[in-house]
Amino acid sequence: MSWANMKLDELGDWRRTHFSNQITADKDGEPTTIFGWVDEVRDLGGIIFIILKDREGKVQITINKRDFHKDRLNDIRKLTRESVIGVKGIIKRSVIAKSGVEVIPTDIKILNVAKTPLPIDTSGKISANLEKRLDMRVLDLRIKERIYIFKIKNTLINAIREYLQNHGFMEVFTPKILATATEGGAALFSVNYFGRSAFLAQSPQLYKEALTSSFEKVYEISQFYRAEEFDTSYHLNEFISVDIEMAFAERQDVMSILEQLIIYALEKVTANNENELKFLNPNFKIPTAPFKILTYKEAIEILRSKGFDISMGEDIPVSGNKLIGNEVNGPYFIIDWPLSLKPFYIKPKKENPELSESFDLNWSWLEIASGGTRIHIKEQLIERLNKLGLNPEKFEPFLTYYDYGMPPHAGWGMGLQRLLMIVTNVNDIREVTLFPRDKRRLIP
RNA sequence: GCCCAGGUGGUGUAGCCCGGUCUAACAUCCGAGCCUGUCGAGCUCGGGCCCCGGGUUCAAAUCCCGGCCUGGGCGCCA
Repeated sequence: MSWANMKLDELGDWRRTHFSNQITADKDGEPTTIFGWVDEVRDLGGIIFIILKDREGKVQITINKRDFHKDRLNDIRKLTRESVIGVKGIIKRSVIAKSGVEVIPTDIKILNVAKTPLPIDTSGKISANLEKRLDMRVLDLRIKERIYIFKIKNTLINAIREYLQNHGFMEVFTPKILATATEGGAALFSVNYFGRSAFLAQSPQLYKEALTSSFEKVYEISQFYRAEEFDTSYHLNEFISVDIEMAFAERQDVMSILEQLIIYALEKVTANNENELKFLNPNFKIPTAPFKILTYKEAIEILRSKGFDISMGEDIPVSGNKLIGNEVNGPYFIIDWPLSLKPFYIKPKKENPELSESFDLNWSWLEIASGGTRIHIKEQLIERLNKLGLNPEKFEPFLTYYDYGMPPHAGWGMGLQRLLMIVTNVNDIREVTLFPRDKRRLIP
């Protein structure tokens, strides 16, 4: 309406001096410049309260009618939710304001005006369903709880990098556009690569293994792609994987790194995101080492003893993981999986080649990570490929490397979002993904 | 891909079984107004909805069929 003709203010030389959480009563009398989005305008006639929010929280702006020109006052009164404003003013301790502090403005800039009505409620009173929220994701991300999730995610990623760097791992970036599958198993998205057929990487597997023969200890944090038509709350077609691979190591070495890494990262989260965690998952406890270790055989026995219909050699479905997850508090490893359930590059167990030098890390009902000792002898790899009906010729570019000094190595891959789901206590992986890609969603 | 549940204002729900009293209700929201201490502000007035197509019937938000979309479970997979 009148907003269409309204002249917006320029940012000019205004720059932020405080985030909302830095407006504290002990700064009584200090000048401040703050920016943010209008959460609410409470117009009581002679006095107007604007609740301004930024990524760190909310602060109350208290406007006395006498302090502003009538025209300006009218503009302010009509500010819509989620409009963008800047406020210059004085921080004032207040016994009346609930937070104990408010800002008395000397000047206000209206930088942008949001249309009404909003497509989703951003006040937190009535939560739209996930589908609608994802359609309007950027608006959705102005809701406190959402920001909390991604602040924790940020801490997690940072801490993971820090831990791996401190332990001698080099960060690598492997190609996401490939000529052929790197694992077999999951379906791949095809890409037209200048007329040639190519695929989106499902994992960095073969690359990270190859890189152990020069960098020895490598890691990658990146998005990968699976073309499976998943329809679950814990799968995405584009997901973030944390991968490590390490030369001169076996399963137990990388299991221990995984365990220590998770504890380290979660300690960082509890230290840096105390408020966020308290809000999202008040009962969260950092697990303690060592994590429980079950063999696959033991896991199956537990399930069978509970009347769960499963036989040796079968993969454990989510419903089975739920049962075991209820038994075990916190994360737990399942090791020694049947070789038939694992990909070709996993090393068979010496004592029993029906089993593998593998492990999964589960937490509650979710599979968080999986890994193991890899085969580093070319002939054994080819033998495994053949057994699984995969054509070794397709893997030739990689197999060649095994001719020239591939060290024994081990590693794992972890689903970052799955770990985040557990930490933030959400039940849909899309909640912890900024712009999720699933079977249906390609936008935004 | 299979099974089950559902689609009602911008958002979230009620109504549907047992068709008419639905001119569709409630909250939030949006708009106009009152109020100098609100903080889930309050008050007055106003606004806005039955997924699409077909059928049954005197009559369909309500029953039936098809489609599309969504949620849950399973499968495939990490």
